[in-house]
Amino acid sequence: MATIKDVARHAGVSSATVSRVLMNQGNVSAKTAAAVQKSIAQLGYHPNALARQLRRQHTQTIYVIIPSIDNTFFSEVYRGIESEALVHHYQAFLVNTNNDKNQENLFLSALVQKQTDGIISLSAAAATGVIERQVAGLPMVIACQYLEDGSLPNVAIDNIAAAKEAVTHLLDLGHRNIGCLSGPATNVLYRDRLTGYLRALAEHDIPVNMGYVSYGNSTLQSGYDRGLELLLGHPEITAVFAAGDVMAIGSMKAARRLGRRIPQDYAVVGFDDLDITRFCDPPLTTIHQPMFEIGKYSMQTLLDLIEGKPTQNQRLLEYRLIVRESTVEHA
Amino acid sequence: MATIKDVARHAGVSSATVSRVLMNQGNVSAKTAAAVQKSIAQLGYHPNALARQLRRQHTQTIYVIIPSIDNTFFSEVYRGIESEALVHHYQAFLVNTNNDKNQENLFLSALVQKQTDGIISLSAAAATGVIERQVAGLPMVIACQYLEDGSLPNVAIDNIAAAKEAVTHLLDLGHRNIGCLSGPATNVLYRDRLTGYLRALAEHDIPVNMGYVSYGNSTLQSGYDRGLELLLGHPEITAVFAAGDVMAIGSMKAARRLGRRIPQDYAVVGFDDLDITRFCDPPLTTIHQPMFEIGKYSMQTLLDLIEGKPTQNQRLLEYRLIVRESTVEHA
DNA sequence: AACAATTCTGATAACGATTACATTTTGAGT
DNA sequence: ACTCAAAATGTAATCGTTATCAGAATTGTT
Repeated sequence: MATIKDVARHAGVSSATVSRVLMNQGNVSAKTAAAVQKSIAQLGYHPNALARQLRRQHTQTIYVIIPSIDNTFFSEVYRGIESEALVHHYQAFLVNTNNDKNQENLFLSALVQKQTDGIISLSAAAATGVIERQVAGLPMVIACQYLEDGSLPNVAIDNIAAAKEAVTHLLDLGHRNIGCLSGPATNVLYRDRLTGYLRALAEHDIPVNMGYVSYGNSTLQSGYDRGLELLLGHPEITAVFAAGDVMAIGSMKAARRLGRRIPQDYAVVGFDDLDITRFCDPPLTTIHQPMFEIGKYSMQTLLDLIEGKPTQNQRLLEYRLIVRESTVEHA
Repeated sequence: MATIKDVARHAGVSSATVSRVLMNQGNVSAKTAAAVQKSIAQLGYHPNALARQLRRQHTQTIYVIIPSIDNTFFSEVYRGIESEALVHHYQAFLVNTNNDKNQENLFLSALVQKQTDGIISLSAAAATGVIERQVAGLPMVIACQYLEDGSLPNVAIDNIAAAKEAVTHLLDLGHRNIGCLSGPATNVLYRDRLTGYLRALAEHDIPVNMGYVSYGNSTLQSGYDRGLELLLGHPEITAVFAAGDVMAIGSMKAARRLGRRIPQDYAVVGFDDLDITRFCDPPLTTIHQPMFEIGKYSMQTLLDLIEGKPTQNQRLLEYRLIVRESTVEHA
C-alpha cells in the first residue's frame, strides 16, 4: 500500500504538503494541489486511518452496542442512529453481544482501546459494565433503556405509561383475566412494562394474580412456550399483554394450537410495532415506538456529549397505541 | 488516558518492558511483571489499539458488510461469522449498507483506510465495488452470493438446485399454475432462484408464462404488493414460489385479503427458513439454508486467506426442503 | 528596486505503541 | 572469586499521519 511519503516523492513535494491537500485546509497553490491529486490517483493512495486517528486523537467513529442482532426492533433504531451519524460525517459500527455478558465485556474493553469517539448502547446491562470498569469519560448514551442511577443520558419512551395504556385498552374491552408475557426481570425495560400492567389493573380495582405473569426471553419460541403454559395453567385468561411483539407472535401460535380463536377467544396486544405485526394473522394491536427517532436523537445526544455541549439527561419520545385486529370486545 | 509511558514511569521500568508484559512473550522476571501489572491496574491503563495496530501492521479485526440489517437471515449468518471469529481472537464488526450503493462506496473506502485484516461481504454488489476500485489485495470473501467472474472465494448453497427442488415440490403436489415472487434481477441470488424455477417447469414440460413472475425487493410490503398483483392479474394461479421467506409472508397476507385459504386455495413455499416461518399461520414450507454454517465457513475461508493458505474458491453447503403446512396437494 | 505582507512549502516533532539490537544483570559451574 | 551463557532490561527506530514552526517564494506598494 502506498503511503503519504510515496505520494510526496512521486509528486516531488514534501509529505506535509500532501497532508495539506488531503485535509484540504487551503494554503497550497492550485498547481501543486493538482499535481498531488494526480499522484494520489495514480498510486491509488488511501490515507491510513490508524495513523491519522492516532495523530488527530479522534476517530470520527462511534460504536453501537446491540444486545441481539436478530431483533428487528434494534435494527430500526440502528438505522436512525446511522442516518444521523452520516450527516455529521461520523461512521457507525455495530457490535452484537448476543445478550452475553462475556461478549459484552470483551467488546467494551476492545472499544475503549479502539479510541472510539463515543458509544450508544441499546442495553443498560452493557452500560453498567462500562461504569463498573471505570471507563467512564468515554461519551456514551443509552437508547431504549436507562440506568436506574441516572448516570448516563438516555432516550426512550415512557414504558410504564405505554404498557399501562396497552393493558387499559384490554380492560376497556371488558377483559378481566389478563395475562402478561414479560421479559427477563433483570431488564429495566420489562420491569417497567410489568409495572404498567400492574398499575392498569390497580386502577380498575382488579386483584393481581401473579400466576398470570410469565417471564420469557424475547424470542418467538419463548413466547410460544410461556404462552402455552399460561393458557394451560389458567384457562380463564381471555387476553394477554406481551411486553414485546416477538413474544406476542410466539404466543399467538400457542393460542391457535389450543384451538383458541384470536381475537374472539383470546385477545393479544404486543409492544414495539415491528413491521411484521402488520402481516400477522390477525394483524397485531401493539404499542408503536418511534424506533428511528429514538436512534436519531440518541445520536444527536451523543454528538452533544462529544462536543462538550450540555445535554438533556433523559429524553422521552412519544409512543402510541395502534389498534389492529388482534383485540376485540370481550364476549 | 494513561499511556504506556505512564505505566513505565509508575512501575520504574522502561516502556519496552511494559510492552513485553502486555504481549506476555516471556523474558521478563516474575517480580517486575507483577509490579507492572500492579501499575497497569492502578492507573486503569488500556493499550491504545490504534498505536498498536499501526505498529504491528495488522488489526485482528474483520468487517462484515450487510446489505440490510433488518433481515434476520443476515443476522444469523453474522452470528456464525462472529462465533468463528471469536475462537480465533478476531473481532468482527458490522456495517450496514441499507442496499444503498452510495453507502457501500463510502464504507468500502473507509474500510480500506481502517486497515482491517479482512472483509466478508454478504452482498456481491458491494464486492464488485471493491474490485473496481482496485482495492483488491485486501482479503475478502463473499457469503451467500458470489461474483460471476469467480474472482473472490465464496460460500453459499446451490440456489438453482434449491429453487428447483422447491418448485418441483409444488409440481409434485399437482400444481400447474405456479407464480414466482422474485427479488431484484440485478442480484445473482434471485437470478439463480428464478433459473431454478424455470428449470423445474421445463423438466415437467410446463410452458413458461413470464407474467407469472414478479420482482419485489425482499420486504414484507413488496411481498404483499407483488403477491396481490399476481393473484389479481392471474387468478388461475394456485401456488407461488417466493424467493425469500420475507416476501412469502407478505404474499400470504395478500392471499388472505383476497379470501384465498392457505394452503387449500393457494400453496406457498418460501426460501431461507427464517425462525418466523415456524410461527406463521400456517407454518411455511421453505428451503432451509444453513445460515450459521455459511457464516462460520466464510470466516474460516477468510482466515485462510489472511494467513496466505490455499483456499477453496467456491464452497457449496447443504440445503434442504422443509415441508410444513403452507403447501398441500392441489385440489 | 526595495520592502513588507502574504502565501506556500519543508523539516521535524509528536501521537502511543512494538521490536531489533545493545547492554546490563543474574546465576550456574568451576 | 571468575567466567560465560542466558535472562532481563533499556535505547531508539519505526509504523503513517498531522501540526507547529520557520524559511522560501510570491505578490503588491511605493
